[in-house]
Amino acid sequence: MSQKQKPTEAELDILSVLWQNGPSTVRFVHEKLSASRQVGYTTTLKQMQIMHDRNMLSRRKMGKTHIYNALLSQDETQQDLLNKLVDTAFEGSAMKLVMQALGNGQTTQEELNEIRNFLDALEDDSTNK
Amino acid sequence: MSQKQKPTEAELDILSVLWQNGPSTVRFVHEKLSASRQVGYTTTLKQMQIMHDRNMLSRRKMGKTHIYNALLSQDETQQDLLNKLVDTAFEGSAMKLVMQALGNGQTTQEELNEIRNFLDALEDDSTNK
DNA sequence: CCCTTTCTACGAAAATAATCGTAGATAATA
DNA sequence: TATTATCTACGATTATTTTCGTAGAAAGGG
Repeated sequence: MSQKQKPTEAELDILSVLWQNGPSTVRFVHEKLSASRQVGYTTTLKQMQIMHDRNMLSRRKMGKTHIYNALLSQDETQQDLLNKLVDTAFEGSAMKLVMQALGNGQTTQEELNEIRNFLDALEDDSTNK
Repeated sequence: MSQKQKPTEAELDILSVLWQNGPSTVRFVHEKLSASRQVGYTTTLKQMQIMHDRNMLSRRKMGKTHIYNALLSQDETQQDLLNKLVDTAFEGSAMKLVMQALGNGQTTQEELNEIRNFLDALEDDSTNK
């Protein structure tokens, strides 16, 4: 089953940094966030403290600083967000979403091939079932 | 270019109904929403009035009731939401998102074939460019 | 007509999310 | 050790989103 917690916008930004970089300090996360938008250090700190309270992040102390890590799995969170998006914006059709995602020309030839292989694997599965 | 407006959760639900059913009354939308969650009629009404104020919905009067319609294009809204999701949850890779979307087994054989054709068309495009 | 139902408009409260200043503790370093 | 830098904790404010009650206008019977 999926997670109950639905990260907000700002929370997802933070999770994203942690997923990509692993356990990190507030300072590090804050610097990553600052790259894309204007935000105060204590804002990031507070946000991460709240997420810790809500069991979205774990933390351990190293000297005087904390090292935070994501407790929400990236996979499940992705799936939740995808499902919701498919339901509300794509009328329940994953196919429509996929086509739109591929249609904007940002995907490389190599990636398209990978998807093709993936489709092959999927079809094998379903015939052997 | 994309739209500035980022629909909220509740707004997206309403847009979704309008995209799928075309121009509708508050009553109709409200009944659709009620199917999935508990919400008061005036809540839906207010929400749609606000969306009208923000130019997300048009409306025309028929007798004493209003018929609302979506002003945000489904395509562009989809693309915005997708892009954001790809960026934050899928590390910028549409391919990862696609695989996750297809991997949950909800997609039919027929749809998978459509995607394959779609991939073919995409590759033709890129070689002829 | 009068009663009932169905709308809209309005206002405002409740709930949630996001922001940041200040103060005090801890560590680094001059 | 005195000074400076860095962190945490806390409290509170602001902004945004969501919710709904109330009142009055419009429509449709009976």
